[in-house]
Order: sequence, then structure tokens, then C-alpha cells
Amino acid sequence: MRIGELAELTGVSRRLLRYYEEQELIKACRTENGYRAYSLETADRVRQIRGLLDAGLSTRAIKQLLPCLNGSKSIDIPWVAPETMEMLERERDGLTARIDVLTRNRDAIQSYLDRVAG
Amino acid sequence: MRIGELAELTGVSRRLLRYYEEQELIKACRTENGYRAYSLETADRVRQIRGLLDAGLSTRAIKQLLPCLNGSKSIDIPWVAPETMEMLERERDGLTARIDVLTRNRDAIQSYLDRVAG
DNA sequence: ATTGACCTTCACATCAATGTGACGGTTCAA
DNA sequence: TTGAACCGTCACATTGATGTGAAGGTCAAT
Repeated sequence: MRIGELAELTGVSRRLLRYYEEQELIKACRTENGYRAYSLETADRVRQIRGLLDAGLSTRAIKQLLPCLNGSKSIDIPWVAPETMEMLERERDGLTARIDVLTRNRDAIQSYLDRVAG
Repeated sequence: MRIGELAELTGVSRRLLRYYEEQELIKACRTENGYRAYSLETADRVRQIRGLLDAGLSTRAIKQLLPCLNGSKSIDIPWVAPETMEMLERERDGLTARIDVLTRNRDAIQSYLDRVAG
């Protein structure tokens, strides 16, 4: 599929799709005429990227995370560098911290709403 | 306390403390000579703001949320505009969506780590 | 009285994520 | 063959969160 269709499908502008490619979050083949060609799974990947961006992650962080999150299916994980593991642990802890802050604040909103409505 | 002390206490630069004031996230009185004077609780508030910013919220969203999150203690909630309630419900749902995305991805990292280490 | 450590405002710089639009090529249908 | 609807690159603009630093006021200690 070409970039316009992918943009339509995902709700992400062409400009941003090119940007994500530049940031190495997605890949695109090229047809003879130079047009980008995307596989269907790219749409899912773009949606995943949007979710993470909307959740406050940077493209840089996302770039680090995505390979691990998607390589899930492939069972061949023969060897992972210790630094990579440490990076992932740091990212995991960072996400956990974010989750905790957001959860606390969401619960505070909820209890405020409860008190007001009750 | 003055701005330098607050910055020291919270690890947030003077520049940003002024910025947060400009964005109406915190308030400061002024002493005769024009210096900002902060109450002690401001430090907690600043830490809360940092948490939310680090978790990916904008100052604009934080400005909307903070009054509700802190007015918690005061039991006098005589009347809340329906639009305010709706705004809070939207914010709550937004936070929940963020939390879900982050949780899914953290769990994916964790299971990757488990698989690699196992 | 001077110096150093504060403070003020203001303005300009930067970075990431995003928009907008110019200029030009490709393809397809009328 | 021409025009619409795509595509490409490139560059400049904007917004939000931040840094940096200039020019000047205040204050306390020397």
C-alpha cells in the first residue's frame, strides 16, 4: 500500500509517516518510481507507535522498545547483550513509574467525581 | 521560601518554576523587594507537577486537573458545573487509556525479559 | 563602599513533534 | 494530451518544555 492509504488507514498524516520512517520506527520499500510501499502490518505498527507517543513516550524510546515488543513472536532469542537487558529494565521501570503517577491521579479524579456525585 | 530554595528542594530549575507560575500551575507571593515567596506546600505541588509532566501530561492538562486533586481535603464541594464534571470524566478516561497502553507495553517488555533470562 | 550571592525581567536558542506549502515527477482516465 | 490525484524532497513555521545569558535591583558580610 502507498503512503496515502496508510495515512487514511491509521489517521496519521503523510508527513508524520515520513518522519517516523526517518526516525527508524517504520520501514518502507520503494517501487520503481520511487513511491513508498508499505506492508499491511505496518498499519498495526503505526497504531502501536501512536499509542506510545500519545502515552508520552519519545520516538527515541519507542525505537528502542519496538524491536523487543514485536520480536515476541519469533522464538529465536539466542543471545541478548547485557546492556540491552539493562536498558529494557530501565525502560520497564520508567514505564512503571509513569503508570503509578497516572494511576494515582486518575484515582484521585475518580474519588473527586464520586464525592461530588454522591 | 525564595525561588532558589524551592529549586534546590525540588530539583526543578528557577526558569521552570517561573514558567509554571506563568502557566498558572503554582502561585507565588511577592516580598516588598519583588522577590517571589513560596509556601512550603508549594514544594509538594511542584513534585506533583513534575510527576505528571514526566508521565506525559501537558501543563494545560495539569492546570485543569490540579484544583480537583488538591481540593480533595476541603469537604466543601457545594456545586460543580456539569461541564467540569464532563471534563474530568474525559481526563480520567484519557488517563486510563494512557495507563492501558503503558501497562501493555511494560508487560510486553517484562515477558521479553522473562523469556530471555529464562 | 564594595563584593558576591541572591533576585528580577526579557529575549533569544534548542529540541521534538507536527503542519504547510513549494516545486517537480508519475499515473491514469477523459 | 491534458488535468486530477497521487507521489517525492526540501525547507520553513509553530508549539511546548526547557536552557542560557544579559542587564539590572537587593542585601548581607566584609
